[in-house]
Order: sequence, then C-alpha cells, then structure tokens
Amino acid sequence: MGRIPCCEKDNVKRGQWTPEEDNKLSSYIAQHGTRNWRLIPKNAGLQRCGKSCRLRWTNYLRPDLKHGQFTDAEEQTIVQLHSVVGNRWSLIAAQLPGRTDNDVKNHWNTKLKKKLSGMGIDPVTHKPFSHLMAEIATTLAPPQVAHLAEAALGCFKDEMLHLLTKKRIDFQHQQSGTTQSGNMGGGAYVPHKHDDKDNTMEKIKLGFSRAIQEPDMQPPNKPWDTTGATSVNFPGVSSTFPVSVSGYQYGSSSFGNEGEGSQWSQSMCTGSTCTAEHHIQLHKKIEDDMDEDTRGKDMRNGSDIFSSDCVLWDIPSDDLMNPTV
DNA sequence: AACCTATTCAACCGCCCAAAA
DNA sequence: ATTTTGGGCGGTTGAATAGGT
Repeated sequence: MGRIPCCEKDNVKRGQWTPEEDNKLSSYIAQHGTRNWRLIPKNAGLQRCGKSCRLRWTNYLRPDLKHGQFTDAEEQTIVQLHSVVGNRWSLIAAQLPGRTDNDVKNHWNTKLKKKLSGMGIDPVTHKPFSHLMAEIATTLAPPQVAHLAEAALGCFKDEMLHLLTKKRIDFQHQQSGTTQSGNMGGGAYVPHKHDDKDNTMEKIKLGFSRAIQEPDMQPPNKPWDTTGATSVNFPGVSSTFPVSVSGYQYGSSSFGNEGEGSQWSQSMCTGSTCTAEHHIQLHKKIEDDMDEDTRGKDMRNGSDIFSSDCVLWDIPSDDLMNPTV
C-alpha cells in the first residue's frame, strides 16, 4: 500500500528558499516549536511542504548550526567514523556539533572521497587500492592476475601518474633536504617528459606486481612506523588515544594545510599492537550513540570493519591536499 | 568577453521504521 | 494485528558559482 504524499504537490513552492520564507519559518518555530511539521507551513503562512520546512530548518536555519569550512579535526573525525560506520551520515554528524548529516555527506562526496582516493585509499573500504588488488589477486589464477594488474593500471593510472609525476617546483630542492620522504618509487623528481612518464608507469607496474605477490609487504623506501601510536583527540571520546580504524591510523597531525605541511599520520597499524583495544573503545563509543534498534543493522560498508594489516602509500602532504587534478 | 566544464551544496525524492490510530 | 502517519535517513539532482580556455 503506497503512502499518501505529505502535502499537495500542486500547491507547494519548491526550490530555493527566500529570506522572507526563512524569516517566517524561523519566527514561527521560535514561537511554537517543531511539533508537527505538516501543520507548520500552513500555520506559518508558507506554501511549502512540511518536509521541505523540516529540511530547511534542520539543515540551515537551526541557530546551533555551524556554517563554513570544515576544520581538519572535523575532517579527521569524519574519515575515522566513516571507516567504522560507513555512510551513516546522521551518526557521523552527531559527533560533530553544529554539523548536519547533509553537510557531512556533501563534504564527504565532494572533498574527502577525492582526498582518500588521491592517497591511494579506497574511500569505501578505507584500504589501500594496492591491498584490494592483492586481496582480489589471491582468488585468481596467475594469468588472470596479470590481466587484473593491467585493468587496475587502467583504472588508477591518472591518479597515480598525478601523484608520482606532479610538478612541484620546489620539490627538487627539497630532495637534498630532510622532511619529505620520496614518492612511492623514491628517487629524485624531475618534471616529467615522455620518457619519465614511461618510467613512472614501469614503477607503478612494479608496485602493483609486488603488492599482488606480497600482500603484507611494506612499501619501498619507507619503513612503516609499526610502533606508531600517534594520538588523536577524537571528539566525544573521553581520552586521547590512538585511533585506528580499519587498520589505519589517521594521526593527530592536520589533514589540511595548517601547520608545517602536516598530514595525516600514515603510520601503519600492524594489527597486533594497536588494534583490538582501541577498536573496541571507538566502536563502543559509536555504538553507544546508536539507537538500540539500529544497533543490529548491517554496517553498510560491511563485513570486516576492523580488519587490520593495511598499508598506506607514502605520499607527500601536498598531494594529500591536492590529490588529483 | 563569451563560452564551456567542473565543483559545490541546498533541496528534493523515495524508502524505512516507529508510534499512533 | 493491521493500517496510517510523521519523521528520519541516505542517495541523487540541479542551480549557482568558480575556474579554465
């Protein structure tokens, strides 16, 4: 049996809200509250659907809402929580005072997804693409693996090329310096010519084949910080502790441009030392926020949310902020 | 200056679920 | 027990804007 529409579609205005409408709605709610959304537009003198009023109020007019840019801490929180609960935007937004599920969802879809992809991390599973490929490869016969690698190269070629060959004028100078460890293949960066691009592709292929052959390998040139319990102050969680979800640690340092080129800690969580207990703490906190009844619901991203043993590619912080052209 | 493309984000849609009738 | 209703949620759309050619 279908539902009757929540309002007469013919008689309601749609689209952008005008300041006058906002005023009407705000002042009505200030006086009468939000008890019955169906009656609110009628009583407030608005030619709007009740649902539309509710949305306008909850997503925009509510006085406790924060407008403007997401902070680095907020972004970290979103990514951490997303790796645990998936696209449960309302749940994630509940951890970010002043942010709505719509805000969080939009920010994820327009910014964070791309950032993660640019880091070589699958935004759905929060695992590195290389590991996903390796996981798939374990189910295939060797000849199919070769095809898989070729197909994967096709899929990720542009992003990887960008990451590996992006022009960074000052990068060459930094090569003699100390801070940034090299890109995946290491070595001096030279603005790419055709031959360099070919070399890059060779490096990508090599990386893929290594990942596929040795799923647990560590990426070249940088020993992963297996001790690395970088702490992050996770809003809503009483103590500061190393947050590691889906096997990663998104460290305390900034995801954004603040500070001295800081970036998410890419320290690897080995699964033995920093996973279980912290996973439990984080997960417990989130579960506490869930409704009793939603608790049993499937986690949308599925299955193995606390899987560990994941490795991130080592990518300079600039690239984290400007992942893909 | 004009046009085209990409990005952002407010708003809408349709489904789900719990509470009320 | 069944139906109706209201509210919440996640996915999607499209207008506005920014940036590039």
